[in-house]
Amino acid sequence: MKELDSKAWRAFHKIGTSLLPHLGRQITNHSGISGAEYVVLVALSELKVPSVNLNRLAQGLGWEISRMSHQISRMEETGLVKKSRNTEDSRCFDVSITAKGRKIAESAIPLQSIEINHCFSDVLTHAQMKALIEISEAISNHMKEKHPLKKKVEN
Amino acid sequence: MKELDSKAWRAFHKIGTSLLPHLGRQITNHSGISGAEYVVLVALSELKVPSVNLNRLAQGLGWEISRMSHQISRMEETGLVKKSRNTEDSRCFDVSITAKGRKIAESAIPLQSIEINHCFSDVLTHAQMKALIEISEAISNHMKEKHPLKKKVEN
DNA sequence: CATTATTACTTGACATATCAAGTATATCTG
DNA sequence: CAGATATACTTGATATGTCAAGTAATAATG
Repeated sequence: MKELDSKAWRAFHKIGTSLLPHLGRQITNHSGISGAEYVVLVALSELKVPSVNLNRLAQGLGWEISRMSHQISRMEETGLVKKSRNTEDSRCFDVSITAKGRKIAESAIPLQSIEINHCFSDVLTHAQMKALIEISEAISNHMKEKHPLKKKVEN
Repeated sequence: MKELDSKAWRAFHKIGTSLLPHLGRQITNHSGISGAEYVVLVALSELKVPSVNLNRLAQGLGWEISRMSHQISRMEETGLVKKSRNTEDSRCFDVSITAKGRKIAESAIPLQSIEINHCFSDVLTHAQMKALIEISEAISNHMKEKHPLKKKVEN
């Protein structure tokens, strides 16, 4: 059913280009950091180890490494994160959150949860949220397999 | 269930920041236009009337008007769209697709459908696609009601 | 009908994202 | 172990998005 695909795509696209920016703006309003900074800080604050390498961090968020590199540079300048060369492999950088970054993240996360709740659990049923998670995972897996960001050799 | 919200959000966010850009790149590869240009051309090509005003076009796609203004300016320069002042209300601009724009859209749409199919119908069940449409609509409606782009007077 | 809002859009500065090319280190291969 | 290749990241140019302020036309109000 072509019709359905196209509708699914449009529906998804529309929320992707309206909800995501909206939530980004909320973060800026309540915590003074951008949506991108928020996402990075949350990822870093949840690490079980003190730091991740840049590449892994990028992959974890589905970002291009160049984007992450720029982002981390800016965040290092504003003191939200710290970057240091890996001792074992000196091509790699270990990225970690600073005390300042953690403090901001910790105050931003609960505020942002409220916003997310308004846009998700206030609006979707329990079953719909579960369905969304499954859908997202299916798409994510497909993306990882078929269209990974790391350029493959085109044989 | 906090846990579920957060998972739903992350899942959604992740595909929003990986799938959307991926599909944009595909468009550029197969048709030489950006994802944004594609979306605008599709919207214009589907009009039942010859033109829309800029504001409506922006609202239809959930874009800020300033973004649409910039986008349309660029697309007018490259000859994909045409802009003309509305005769009844000369603050308004009527935007329409050019022959060149339509030609590009018409060749791009089927190619892009194939990509969309790979990312949606190849991966999701019929029921999941229906669920996604419902979820998207629920969120879209909520956004329209509670967080419209047009700035409201505060209080 | 003059004044004040409001609407529709533009503009320019700035932030961010993307792409292609570059650098440095590590690894592989003969 | 020298040269080629791959990896991890950086850099800078360009494209795009966002925000705040501006302009011009219409509508609303006293």
